[in-house]
Amino acid sequence: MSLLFAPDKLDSVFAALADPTRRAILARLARGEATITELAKPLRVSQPAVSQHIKLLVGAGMVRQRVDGVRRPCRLSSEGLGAADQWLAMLRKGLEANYERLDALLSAMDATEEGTR
Amino acid sequence: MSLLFAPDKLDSVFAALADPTRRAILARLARGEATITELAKPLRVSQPAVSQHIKLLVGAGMVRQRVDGVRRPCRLSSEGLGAADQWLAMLRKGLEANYERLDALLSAMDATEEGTR
DNA sequence: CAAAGACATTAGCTTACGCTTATATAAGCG
DNA sequence: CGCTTATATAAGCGTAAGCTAATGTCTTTG
Repeated sequence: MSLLFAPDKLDSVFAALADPTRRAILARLARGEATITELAKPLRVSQPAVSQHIKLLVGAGMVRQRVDGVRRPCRLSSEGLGAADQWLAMLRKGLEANYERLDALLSAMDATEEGTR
Repeated sequence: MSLLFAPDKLDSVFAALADPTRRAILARLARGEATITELAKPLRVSQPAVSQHIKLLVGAGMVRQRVDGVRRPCRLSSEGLGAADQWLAMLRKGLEANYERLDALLSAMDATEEGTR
């Protein structure tokens, strides 16, 4: 059973980030625009593999491509990153709230101890 | 060919985040500790599935489990989140740098235009 | 001690992923 | 117009993901 439409965008963003080759591509693009061939050169995977990765990254909103003659220079896009950041912020908030709850619990236990002393 | 040892920790963190069921689990845990059974109840997947997801999340450093009799209450862990945050911060930095480079380029073009006017 | 409850583990299945090779398309160049 | 370069697309393959059903292992409880 697979979602036929609108597979949550977060799926594609995090899935895109889960692959080391794609992270290498993104890290390279963080240093500036690059074409498919330029990206493929240091990567030890074939050019078609890079094309496929880029297609996926574009779909996830993490990369944009423009047309320059025969080349398709790629650059980072903030869209996917923003989605990831936002969701992770929610997690972080929960994490902090859990710490607060723990503090509250410990305080309550101290209070009880005080009472039973 | 698969990495035999030390599959980059980021792989496991982002892969963990890529699955909607696991994100649902994490979102639930953001609201506080929960046992396997409690997690499974609203999820429409079987208990073994949840156990497997939790195992993976623990492996990725996103969840911690403690032992309480027969139960294994889970809570969020900051380790995995920290790793993800750190890497994404790098990306964001690159994104901003790209904007600056773009600004610089546009300025240079303006200057050239000035010169050729 | 027996029964029930919470969880882990195993096996098997289906589907998606990542890669390569082979081939197509399309722009730039002599 | 042929030739080369840059990229896309397609087919095929091996592996891993995610799930379920079945079963095992401990605790707790009556």
